[in-house]
Amino acid sequence: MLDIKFIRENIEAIKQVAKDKKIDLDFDRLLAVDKERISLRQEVEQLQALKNDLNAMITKAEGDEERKEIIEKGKEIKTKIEIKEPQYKKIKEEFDALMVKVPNIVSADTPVGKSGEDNVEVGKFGKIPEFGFPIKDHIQLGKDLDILDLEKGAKVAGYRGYYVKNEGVSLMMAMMMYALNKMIEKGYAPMIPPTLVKGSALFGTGYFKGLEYDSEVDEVYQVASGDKEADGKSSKEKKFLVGTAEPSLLAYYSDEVLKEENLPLKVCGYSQCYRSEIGSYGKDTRGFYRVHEFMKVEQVVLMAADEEASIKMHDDMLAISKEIHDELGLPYRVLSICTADMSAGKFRAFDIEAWMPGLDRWGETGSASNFTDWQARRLNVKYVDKDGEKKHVYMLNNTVLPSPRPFIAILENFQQADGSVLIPEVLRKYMPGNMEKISPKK
RNA sequence: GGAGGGUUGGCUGAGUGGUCGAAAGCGCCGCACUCGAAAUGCGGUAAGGGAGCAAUCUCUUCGCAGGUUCAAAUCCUGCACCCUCCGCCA
Repeated sequence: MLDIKFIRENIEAIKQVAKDKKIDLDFDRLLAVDKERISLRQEVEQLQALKNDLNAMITKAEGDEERKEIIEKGKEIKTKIEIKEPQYKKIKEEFDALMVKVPNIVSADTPVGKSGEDNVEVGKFGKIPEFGFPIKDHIQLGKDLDILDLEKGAKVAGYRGYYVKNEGVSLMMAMMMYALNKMIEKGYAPMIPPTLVKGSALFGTGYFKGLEYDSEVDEVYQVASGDKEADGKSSKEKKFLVGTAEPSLLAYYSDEVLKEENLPLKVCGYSQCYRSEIGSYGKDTRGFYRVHEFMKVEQVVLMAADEEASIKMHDDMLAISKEIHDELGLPYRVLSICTADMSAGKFRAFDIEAWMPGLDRWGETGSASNFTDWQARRLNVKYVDKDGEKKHVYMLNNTVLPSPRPFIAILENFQQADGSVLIPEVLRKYMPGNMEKISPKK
């Protein structure tokens, strides 16, 4: 969400951003509704002021006659308010619904593009391995090593379900522990956040495109039945499964006013993530690449409202992802995300993609985003600056390490001629017996 | 599954229909006293929105949403959340 004043003053620029982000929004209607909203509110407030005056007069009224007269007058005004107020509320609702769809502006270095094809590669790192033997993809490796069972996953969990087994479990948990410790060493406070949350956390971070959950467009699972509350009755409030720790970590601070000297706040979260993949029918239907649930370590930062500093912070966060890919020994590239591939709230975004030899392509293993104050307005998170002024914080987030895709990259990049897979050195200390490789079962 | 208590300003907490945006204390800010500080004394101090250069004026808000009433922190209904006890369970 943006400030309405900012929208009024920069309407042409915002119209252009919306076009670039492929967001269809009637800005002329928004401005018209804004005007009407203001005039109706003023009318209502004037009537309320009048009513308040009369109420105060009643207590001082002398005699029943005077009282009666004032009460009559008050009723008259109340009737007027009862006509105007619903008009105001209706226009306010329309205003709010339009406001939440207004996209954030983008950074000067964000490429303008028509689709994901126009994302710009800004760096390529590591060496794509050359194999002197016929290679397998992660599906085959998972089977041969007996560490990944997609058939049983589909049997029990349905489409995109999976079981990780045996050394695969150790490897995956080692990845998570490595990522978590890395972040703690970098000064991020670790959290295990809730993954079953109220709608407000998802609205506030922009995972609902409108004011309410819309199962047609929002890639989020809603839990069908309410849970039992302390009084034994079923909760009527809807609950959702988060697709990343980001909403839970950021909503932790919702409705709070932070102190500037405590900023930036750096937090990382380990959580299970659930994605309905509603917009990706038929995409990546095979394998472990696109699944409905996985584990992930995520990082978020809340900082003072300073665009330049936020760009630097964003780069620093991305640098952590690069360091992790370097340390894992995965070849990767970094993409600057173009407008068309960017969600409404983002100011600047990068994806990191690891090379996956078995799939013979790059695969997204992380995404770093700077939302400036777009999320903070929705979540109502502010801070008091040095001059005592309240401002919305800037919020940034970045993938530290998700469980499935780097797992694929590790299997496919580090497979050996004998069918085994070498464990990246940095992970070995988290493996049972400091295991160095996973060997085929037969 | 059962029984009860609660949600008020930065915090503690009083307030059961108008004099309440709200006592008192703590905290914080200013001033006095002091060489300085502590202690003490005096004064100020909720948030959000709107109009105005400003002084200031004004609207909304006592968990949230409705309702009753000329008038609601206070009465009624629904919802959310927190807590205590018993039972069951990981």
